[in-house]
Amino acid sequence: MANEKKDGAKPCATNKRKGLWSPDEDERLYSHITNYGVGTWSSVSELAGLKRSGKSCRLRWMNYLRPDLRKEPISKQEEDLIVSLQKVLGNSWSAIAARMPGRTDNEIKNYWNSRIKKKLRRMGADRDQSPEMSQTAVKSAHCNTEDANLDVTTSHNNSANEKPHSHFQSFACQLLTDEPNCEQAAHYSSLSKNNEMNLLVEDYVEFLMSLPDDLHADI
DNA sequence: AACTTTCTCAACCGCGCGCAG
DNA sequence: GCTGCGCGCGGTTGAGAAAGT
Repeated sequence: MANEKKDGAKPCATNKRKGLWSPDEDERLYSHITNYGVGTWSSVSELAGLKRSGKSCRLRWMNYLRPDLRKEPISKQEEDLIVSLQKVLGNSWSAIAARMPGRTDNEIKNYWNSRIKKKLRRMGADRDQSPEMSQTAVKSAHCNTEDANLDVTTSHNNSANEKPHSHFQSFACQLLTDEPNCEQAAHYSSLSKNNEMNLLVEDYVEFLMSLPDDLHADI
């Protein structure tokens, strides 16, 4: 892919090769990991006969060679999901990627920085013409992660007796359409490593993915 | 056609965390 | 508690491609 169009790899001062990976290097790394597993990344490079750092090998495997990666472009539905998850989790790209099977943190981060961010900025600039999207831009721009004090866990527990999805529907609606509530978003972010919070997010994602495409278009 | 600007994305860098000794 | 190592993460860079003039 990238190696077909460019190959700037060169050895550096520490005798480690840097830059783009050649097809031969890919083949060596892939066959080593599929045959022997990773072990430690620092040893993979040597055992596979590569002059790369373990870090570089790990990155190449995670972002390009892993067999479970999805190669097709990010869909509109996935883009909506990224936007929603970014509001909940902030720039925790790995956490977002963990909820999007087949996508890597690097891919999502790149997509966010090159497309969505720009889109939101544009929408923000056009807020008079497009109020609903400008709110999204304002949410992203003004969130302050220091000031969160909302008890999300309690809110989640209280929703236990509600109808299935009703809590997540309101959660989604709040995230996607209501007035900005940056404190809440920040608090969600700060709790993202909490198991209960993970369940909440998983359910929300499941709900979001279940929405019909036309509704996604509206969002 | 030639040149410039913008976009895309693979890969690097530096930092922080967890763990073993 | 300190140190070194390995790993994972988010931010950033830079080369090539694509679009615009």
